[in-house]
Amino acid sequence: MPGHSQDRAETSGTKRVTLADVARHAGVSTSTVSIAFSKGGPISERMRSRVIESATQLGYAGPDPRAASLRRGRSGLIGVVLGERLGGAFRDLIRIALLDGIADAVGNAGSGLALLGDTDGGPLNIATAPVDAVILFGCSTRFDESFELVCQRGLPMVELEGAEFEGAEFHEPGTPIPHGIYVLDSDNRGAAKLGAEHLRNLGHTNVSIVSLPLDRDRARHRFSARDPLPGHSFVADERIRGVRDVFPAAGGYSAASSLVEEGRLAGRVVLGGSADNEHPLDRSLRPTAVIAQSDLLAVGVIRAAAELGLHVPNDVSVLGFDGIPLEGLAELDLSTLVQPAQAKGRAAGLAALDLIEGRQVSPQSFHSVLHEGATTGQAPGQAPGQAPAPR
Amino acid sequence: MPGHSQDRAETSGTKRVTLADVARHAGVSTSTVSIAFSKGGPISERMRSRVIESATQLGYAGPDPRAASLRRGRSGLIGVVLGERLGGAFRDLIRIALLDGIADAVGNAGSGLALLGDTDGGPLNIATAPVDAVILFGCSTRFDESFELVCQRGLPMVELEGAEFEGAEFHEPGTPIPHGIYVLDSDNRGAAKLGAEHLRNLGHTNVSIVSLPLDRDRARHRFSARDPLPGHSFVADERIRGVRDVFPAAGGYSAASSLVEEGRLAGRVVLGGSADNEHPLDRSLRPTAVIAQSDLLAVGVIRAAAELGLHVPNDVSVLGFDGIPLEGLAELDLSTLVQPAQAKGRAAGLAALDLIEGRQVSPQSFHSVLHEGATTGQAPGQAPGQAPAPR
DNA sequence: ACACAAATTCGAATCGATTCGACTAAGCTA
DNA sequence: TAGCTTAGTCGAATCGATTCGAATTTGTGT
Repeated sequence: MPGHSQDRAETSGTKRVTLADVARHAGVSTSTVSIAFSKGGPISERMRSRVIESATQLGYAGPDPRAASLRRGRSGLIGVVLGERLGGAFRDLIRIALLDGIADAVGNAGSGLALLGDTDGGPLNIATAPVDAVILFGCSTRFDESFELVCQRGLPMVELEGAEFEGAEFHEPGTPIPHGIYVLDSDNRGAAKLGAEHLRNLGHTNVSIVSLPLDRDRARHRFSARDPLPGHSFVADERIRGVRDVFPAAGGYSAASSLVEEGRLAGRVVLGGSADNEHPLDRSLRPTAVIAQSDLLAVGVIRAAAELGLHVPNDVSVLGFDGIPLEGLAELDLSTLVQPAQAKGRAAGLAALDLIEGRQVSPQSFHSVLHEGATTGQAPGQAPGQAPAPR
Repeated sequence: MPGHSQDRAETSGTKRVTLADVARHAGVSTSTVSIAFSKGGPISERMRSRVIESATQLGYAGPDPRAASLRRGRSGLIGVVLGERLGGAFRDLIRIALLDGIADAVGNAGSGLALLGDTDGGPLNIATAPVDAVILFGCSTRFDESFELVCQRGLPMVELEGAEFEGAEFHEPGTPIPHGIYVLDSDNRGAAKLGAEHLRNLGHTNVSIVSLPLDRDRARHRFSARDPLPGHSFVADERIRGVRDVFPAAGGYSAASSLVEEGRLAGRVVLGGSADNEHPLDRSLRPTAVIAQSDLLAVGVIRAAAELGLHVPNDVSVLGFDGIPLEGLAELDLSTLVQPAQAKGRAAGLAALDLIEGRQVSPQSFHSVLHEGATTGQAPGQAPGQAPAPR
């Protein structure tokens, strides 16, 4: 005799209405009901309305997504791994712009977004989330861990904002790699170079970099052109390379994250000589321009400059990166490298969808444009409009 | 003869490894394998390792979440409905703080978050997302639409930040209502009152309110104490009531959203008389204090004040609401009503989990505290430290 | 060594839909 | 009216796990 009482937890006491119930009520087969609820099935209008009628009578709200996703092998959800705590991850609006783009692409295809990641201490749910693909933000400290998990599950994966993991050197960004993995290409180097050229044209020769975290542990530290690039953050490294394409000797300071306060700290070091300003930098050694690797960092540098009594851009030029709307800083017309964040996010979303469908991902490149704001200007000692004096 | 070739789309050509494959390989039953992979099942260590061994040999990464969620009737995902476009929703960090809290609570319980909502034009996916419960942010313009959908599916629901829908008047916030619906209580009125009292103690008598959108269409408009509250935004209304508990005649201006620019617009109206400043307000009519319903709005009001040549707090005091970290505005020590956003988010997450489990939701109340920053001060014409002169 | 309890493992039903080929009516042509 | 297409409906298999009671093994007391 069958019929184990192995009931699963029911939120309400009443049993759930199923497609089969509707079929019985309407006197048709389950297949017909299923088709009636799926958008484009071959079914007569009369039959469909009859089914819908029964459904509403029974209070059936449509097929159970869980069952549907099992049968179809798709859940319609795409996982986004932010790595950091949400609060931290979204402090910099660039991430939101990216996510917004992803949501746009994915949403228009009828899919949804699942936020994955370890809420510190809690169980990583990458391993058990019902997602069809995963988009990794390349700024996570636990990047390789996540990467590994996704690989194991054999899910398609898109990397956004560069590769920070061990295997990074094995594949060029922009190429569809191992096995359903796609890395978005965004020419960070070219963008940085663009910015550096802008500064050179203004007569600057001594520029300093304030970079995003370079190391796995996000340590703050000075770096010079003699140090090899650590190779942990592809984005940060590329942006440094871009600057060095123009100023081969450029060194700088690596921040611990993309925040104004971090930028301020870094600014004090590169402009003032040390964080506490105890050993002020000799005027002739002080850089006349700073390239920050994010707008938030740039704002911090500007703040540091103000604290050191330096005028921007007369004494020092500051160039940002990202070109995101700085809510609350409307009065500041920051010179920055505007990257098409939303478009990038959208492309990542589309790539994920392509991978899911097994389609070839259409490769795409993104380029930033320079916004000449009010924070960069002629190098001190240069007559405006005049070419840099040869030495 | 069975065996239709009704294969679903496979990302890779190779067939997926299933729990049954592992069972076969290890020479045990599927139940055993299932137990081996579930955390606390009764199983000998020897057997478990044997199963795991087989699994790794076959490259089995653990049970398919889709199948598991069908069987268990749980997907382990909680839906969050932001209503607005992501980019818009997250401009104000208060939302992120809330979401962060939710993610924390939910993540620690091993669940994940799914971002739901209509990415404009795309299909709403509330109806088809495999979620176990839904948390609605009460700031959506399409609130009732979402509400309806969730109700139809019979999902547990938590409302965060007040009720903006038709049925709002039917239930008191904080009470577990109709059917697995829970509205979080956060004493907006009390908080607003607290802020108003602070201003009264400083001698202010003429205060003006800059409110969050009051109407369904988010229209900008003046409102006075004679107008009835529209009743569309519970949060905004309560905060107005709180102010009127102290200043019964307080009127103001309703912004179109919680952004600095909106605050600036509103500030020009309440402080300057009109947005274009064509008919400047008589000095005696001008409010000496403005209570903004969000920090971002407050920043905008301060900016407007500056543009009108008013000094904050000497000419006009400005009080914010939320107490969120204003990235990039570190120099501004805003007086504000700090609400425990993360804790609130966390509570919403926990409530959702409780509802899912059919547990009684433990009701909880939240209270904001006043941060006395540098943007509120003695009313003009009052000697500092002196009680307001009686009239 | 034997009965009995405890600890594991196994079988089988089930969760709720989707889908494909087979089948049944109509609708048309000759 | 027989023969053939076309449209719409139905049956049945299946997606991949979980779970519960029954069956089996292992261990213990006397």
